[in-house]
Amino acid sequence: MPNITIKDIARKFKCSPSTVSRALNNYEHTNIETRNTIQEYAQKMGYQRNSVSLSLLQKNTKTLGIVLPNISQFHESAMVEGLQSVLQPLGYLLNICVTNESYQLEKEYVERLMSNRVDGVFISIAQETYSEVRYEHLQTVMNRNVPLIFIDRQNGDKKTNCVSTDDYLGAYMATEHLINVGCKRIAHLRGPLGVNLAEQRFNGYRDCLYKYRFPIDESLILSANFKIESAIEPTKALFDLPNPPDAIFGVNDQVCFGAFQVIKEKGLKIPDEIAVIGFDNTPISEYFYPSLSTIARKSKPIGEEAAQLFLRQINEPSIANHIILPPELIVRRSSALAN
Amino acid sequence: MPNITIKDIARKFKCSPSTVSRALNNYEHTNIETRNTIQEYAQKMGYQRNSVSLSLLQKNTKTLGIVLPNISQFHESAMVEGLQSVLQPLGYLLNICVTNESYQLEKEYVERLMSNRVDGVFISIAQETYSEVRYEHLQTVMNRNVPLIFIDRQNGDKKTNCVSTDDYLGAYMATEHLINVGCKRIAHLRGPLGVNLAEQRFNGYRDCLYKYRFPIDESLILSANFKIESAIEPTKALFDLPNPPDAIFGVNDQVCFGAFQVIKEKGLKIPDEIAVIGFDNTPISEYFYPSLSTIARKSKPIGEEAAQLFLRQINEPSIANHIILPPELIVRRSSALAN
DNA sequence: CAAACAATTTCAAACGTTTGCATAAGGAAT
DNA sequence: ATTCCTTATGCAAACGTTTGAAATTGTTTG
Repeated sequence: MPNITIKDIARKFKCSPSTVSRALNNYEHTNIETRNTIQEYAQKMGYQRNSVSLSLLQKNTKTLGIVLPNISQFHESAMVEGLQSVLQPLGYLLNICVTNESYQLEKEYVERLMSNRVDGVFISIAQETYSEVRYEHLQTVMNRNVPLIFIDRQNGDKKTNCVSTDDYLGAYMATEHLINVGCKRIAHLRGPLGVNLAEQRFNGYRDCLYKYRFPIDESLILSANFKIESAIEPTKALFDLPNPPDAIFGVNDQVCFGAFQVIKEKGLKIPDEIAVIGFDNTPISEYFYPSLSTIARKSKPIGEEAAQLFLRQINEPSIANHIILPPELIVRRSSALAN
Repeated sequence: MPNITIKDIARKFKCSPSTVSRALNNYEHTNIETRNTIQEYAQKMGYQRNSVSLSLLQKNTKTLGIVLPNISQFHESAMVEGLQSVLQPLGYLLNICVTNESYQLEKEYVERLMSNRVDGVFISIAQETYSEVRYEHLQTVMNRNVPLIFIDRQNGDKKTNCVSTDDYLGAYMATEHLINVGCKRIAHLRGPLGVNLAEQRFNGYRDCLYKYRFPIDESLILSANFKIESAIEPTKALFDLPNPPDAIFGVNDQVCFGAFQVIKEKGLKIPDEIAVIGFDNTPISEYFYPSLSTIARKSKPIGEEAAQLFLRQINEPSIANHIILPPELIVRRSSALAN
C-alpha cells in the first residue's frame, strides 16, 4: 500500500539498487533479461519514481513558481495557459500563488518557493510591492541564480527579464482612435497610482492628447482600480460635470463594463452620445451590448514568451531580456461613430 | 552564491550538523549562546532550509495538486482562492494543473503529481475522462492512500470525497422561477452529454417541468458546451421554431450571454418577449444589460470546504464525505416579469 | 596458462535534513 | 573518590535515487 521503492525491488531480486535503477532507466550496459524482468515487476507493482529524492540529488525540481496578484481575469488565466503549453511537455509543474496584491503574502510565497527549490519564478508583482518599493524578497531569488521573470508588471530595473505588453502604445492607439472618430472630450478611468502598467496607459493617453493638441482636462481623469465596481462612482462624477465627456477610455474592459451600467441608467446612447473603449479584449467584451471596442493584449503569447525566456535563462543565465509584445486595436460598436 | 547548507554552517563553527539543525529549530536542550550565534550567522548568510530534503525524510511535501479542466472562469478561480485561503496559512503550496478537458493530460498530470509525492489531490475531472469512464489514474492515487477530493464533477462512486453544488436543485429552482413569473414555453440550452454537472442541471429542469405538468418539448432542449459561442446556433434555432420559447434556462451564464446576442439582434425584448436565467452568478452577469438572473453557486466556499475535507482526511483517512452546497436564486432584470 | 578484454553487477558516496541514542564534560551529592 | 544528574553536543542512520569507479565473472587471445 505504501509506495514501493527501488530498494524493495532490489531485495526482491537479490540485487543492488543500482542495478534496479539502471534497469528502470534502460541503461545500455545492463543485461537485457534482468532489465525486462525488473521493468515488468516494477510495472506490475505500480512503481513510480520518487521525484523528491531525485530533486535532492540533482538540485533541480522541475517545478516553477508563478506569483500573481489574481487569477480571476481572462488575461491571467490565458497567460498561465501559455506558460503551461510550453512547459508541461517538458515535464514542468507550476506552483501558482495568488497574492491578492498583498506584499506580505507575496513575500511569504516567494520564500516558500525558494525553500522548495523551484527552478524558476515568474512574477507579476503586487500593487503593495509596487507602492512600497520593496524588492528584498526578489533579491534573494536573483542572488541564488534562480531565473526570475517578470510578467506584465515589472520593476524599472533594466537588468531583469520581463515580458509585457506595450501598454503605452496601446493606450495611445485607443486614444488616437477616439480622436479619429471625432471625439472631442475624452475621459480616462485610470488605474491605481504606482502600478507601472496603469501609469503607462495613462501616459499613452496623455501623450496622445498632447500630440493632437487636445487640452489635458484634469476633471476628465478619474481613478479606479481594475474592478467593475470601482468605475461606478467615477463615471457618475463624469456625467455630473458641467461639460461632460463624449468618450471614455477605460484602463481595462472591466471598468468599461461598470461605466456601461451608469451610461445605460442615464439613458445615453453608446457610441453616439458617449463612445467607450477598453483594454484587454476580455472574451465577454465582444458580447456586451453594444460590443466593446478594446485594445487586445496577447495574453497567451505572453505566457509562451515568458516560458521561452525561462528556458533560455537556464542555458545562458547572463543575458537579460525585455520582451514587449505589441497591442492590437479592436474596433467594435461602442466606438463605431459615423464620422 | 549557491545555497548555503547546514553542513556549511557546521564547518564554519566546527560543530556537527545536528547542532546547527537544533539551533535553527530552537530546540530547548541547546546552549542559548550557540543557538544565537548560529541563528545570527544563518540569517546573515541568507540560509533557507531545503524543503526537498525534509520532504524526502518526512514523507510529506506540503504541496497539493489541483487538477482542473480550465481556470478561465470565475467559478474555478474563486474556488482556487477558497482552497488557498485555508491552505496557505498552513504552509501548503498548490500545484495547479489545467487539463483543457483532455484525458491524456489529466493522466500525465496526476502521474507527475504522484511522482512528486504531493500530500493530496483535488480534481475536477475532464470531460474526456467522463465520457470514456477511465479512472485508473485516480485509482493509483487512492491505492497510495493519498487524499483525493473531487470538486464539482465527481464520479458516481459513493466511497469518494467530494464537494459540489446541488446542481439538480439549482436547475429546479431556476425553472420553477420561470414558471412562477408566468413563462409557458421554457427552453433549455443544456451542457455536454456525459458531464455529471450538466446532466444534473438538465434533470432538475426536466423534473420541474414534469412536476408542474408542463409538456417536455424536445425541440426546446438544445445542446451547447459551456462556452459563449456554443449558444449562438442553438439560440437561433430556437427562434426559427414555429412556436418559439418565451424563456431560456442556460446551463451557465456564458451560454446566456451568447443567447443575449442573438436575442438583441432579433430585436426581441428581455424579459417581456423572452426571459433568461443562467447559472453560476459570474461577476459580470450583474452588469449585463439587462442584468442576468442566475443561480449562484458558492464558489469560494467550495474551495474552503474541499480544503477542510482534505485536512480531515489527513487525520481520519477512513471517512468519505459528500458535501453538497445549496445554490441560491438571484433574480435580476432578465426574468423580472410583472405577473 | 597467463593476459587481456567484455559484459554485468556491486560499492559507496552524494544530495540536505532530522532525530534517537550515545557520549562527554562538569558539577553536586553521597 | 565514586556515583548520579544535568547540560550540551556528536554519531549515525534514515529518506530514495543516481553514478563514477571498482569488482566480479566469463570469454577470448597470444
